[in-house]
Amino acid sequence: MGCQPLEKGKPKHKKGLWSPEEDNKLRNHILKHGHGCWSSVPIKAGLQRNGKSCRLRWINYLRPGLKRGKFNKQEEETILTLHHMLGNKWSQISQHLPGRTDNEIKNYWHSYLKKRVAKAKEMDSHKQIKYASSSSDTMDSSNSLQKLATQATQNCNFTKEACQSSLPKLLFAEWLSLDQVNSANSVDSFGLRNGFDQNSTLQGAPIHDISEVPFGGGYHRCVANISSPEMFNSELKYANQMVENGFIHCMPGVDLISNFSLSNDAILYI
DNA sequence: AAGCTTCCCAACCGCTCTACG
DNA sequence: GCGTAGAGCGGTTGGGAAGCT
Repeated sequence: MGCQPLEKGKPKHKKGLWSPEEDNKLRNHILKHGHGCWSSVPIKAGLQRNGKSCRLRWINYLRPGLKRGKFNKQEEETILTLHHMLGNKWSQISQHLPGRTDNEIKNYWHSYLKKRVAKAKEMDSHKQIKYASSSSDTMDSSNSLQKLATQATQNCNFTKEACQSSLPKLLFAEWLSLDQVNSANSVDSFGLRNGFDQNSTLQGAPIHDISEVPFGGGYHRCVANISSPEMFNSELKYANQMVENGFIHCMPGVDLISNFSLSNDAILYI
């Protein structure tokens, strides 16, 4: 894989919570050089962690564009719908929730949504016993979920297989500041006109994480380890052109599902 | 205030998949 | 085809914060 076996010496790897200093080292290193081979990152960055730990820390916490804080209603519904269709495929689910990590979604599911669904199912079974012969309009949340999932499937050929094989994996908002993205109505209003958030780390961010841009039904690995602001700007301009040229332009969550069609070539989260 | 319990979330672990020699 | 190593994914755990008694 082109990586040097740098961990042969089996150095003692630090475990546990990351200190702000470690975060800085890792962030600075990746923003400057990209991650390349993860196993070499801790050594090059001067960290006593293993590559796996660095990767996880970057993906789940340090990566630009991560949305933190509570899940909103729409995100919740998206998770429930996708979980209903895909099961515990957290990484696939996270691809439809820009700014959210699989770990975050998984945690949210285990700590909250799972209970909610269980409760709904329980209520459903009670109702079924009580109103065994009643009409279908007495639908509780678990039924409505099912309905939502079915609708999504019907509306846009959103089958399990389609999810796994054909959905565009990469969404520009992965590396855009999502607070800005969510508040903006267009790519233009987001960054091209107003400039970037000076506090964000986006300017120098490597863009390899977002390198899958679908084209003509397939994926096209367009950039790798690009860290120059010029390139970043050109990517945004490109995104803008895509919107202007009629690529789909939709919101995360339910809107994604209702606007999505497998016959389209690209999806752009704005 | 102190002790206990519950919940949340960051991080670890182990497994599978994939690329490469 | 086989072995090896890295990447990625999902399950699980442990520590700390919050809430309760």
